[in-house]
Amino acid sequence: MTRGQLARRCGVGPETIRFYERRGLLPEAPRSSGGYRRFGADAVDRLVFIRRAKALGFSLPEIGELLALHDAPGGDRARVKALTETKLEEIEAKMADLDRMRSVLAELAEQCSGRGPVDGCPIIEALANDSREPSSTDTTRSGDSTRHG
Amino acid sequence: MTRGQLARRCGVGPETIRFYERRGLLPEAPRSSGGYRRFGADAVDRLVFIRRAKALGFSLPEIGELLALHDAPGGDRARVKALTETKLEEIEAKMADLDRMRSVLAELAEQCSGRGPVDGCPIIEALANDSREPSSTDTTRSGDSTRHG
DNA sequence: CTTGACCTTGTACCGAAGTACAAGGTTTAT
DNA sequence: ATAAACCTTGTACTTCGGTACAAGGTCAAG
Repeated sequence: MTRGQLARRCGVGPETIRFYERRGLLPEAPRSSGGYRRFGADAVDRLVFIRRAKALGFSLPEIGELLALHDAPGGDRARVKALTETKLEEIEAKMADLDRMRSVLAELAEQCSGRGPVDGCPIIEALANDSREPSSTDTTRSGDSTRHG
Repeated sequence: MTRGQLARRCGVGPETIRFYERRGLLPEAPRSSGGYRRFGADAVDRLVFIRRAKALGFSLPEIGELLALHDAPGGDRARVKALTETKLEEIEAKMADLDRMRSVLAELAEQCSGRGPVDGCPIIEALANDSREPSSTDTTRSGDSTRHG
């Protein structure tokens, strides 16, 4: 198989294969006399592995480690589980973030009629500085706490 | 206020202010005789707006549009609501993706003892091409396996 | 009037995961 | 023998939201 044939078979672009090779996810393929890469069925397996791991949210470096573990005869299964659980926690954290956004956006969308001018729109009002309250004191006078952070 | 003072007050880096200015989110500030940008309270308001919109998942171009709507006297409130609802749908779609990953990862983590060698690890087996078995076609005895595509 | 903290500009870089392109070489089919 | 379709390499570009310089200018305090 040439690079393009492998790419078509695995549903990726041909350049992606070169990219994965550079990243160390695919081994350097043997070459034809003219310098063409020649791939076998094992390359298909490896690309399928990468695609599945990507679909579970693993990054390319993480996939590299999973592949290395897969390649190792007696590697440490605990490491595989640790990678999986870490990814699970990352995803749960992301979902929690998104859920916070979701609930605020849903509430704002509900509050907004969607009719009329922007002036008075509850969404814009929620974003704009609502602490524009009558507090007489100007901002320049209050403690200029030069907080270094 | 100078750039650094504004940055400190709003909890962003000074370079971020220049970056937002280049992106058109902050207007070009008036300059001192020596060329220093001079910001007023309106710049704080605008940065607060940007921060809040970012926290809801809006991209900088989207925030630019929200700011433009905020600035417009009689702009179209429907556009604000449309942006909000589109963002809400994007977030729900992302959450659904993450939830699919989450459920697969949770199941794999549960199936994996985390003890022993990688060989035989159900996580790695789920990622590897399981159609590599040369002999008998289907020896798996777990009757049902085609769940949720 | 010097010090030092801050400011100005332009430009390059980060990570993530590729994608695009140019200039040339190979393979295959006719 | 030649053209098309593919391959090779290196390099630059993409999106996103900034961050990091370097070389020089300004401003406030002492």
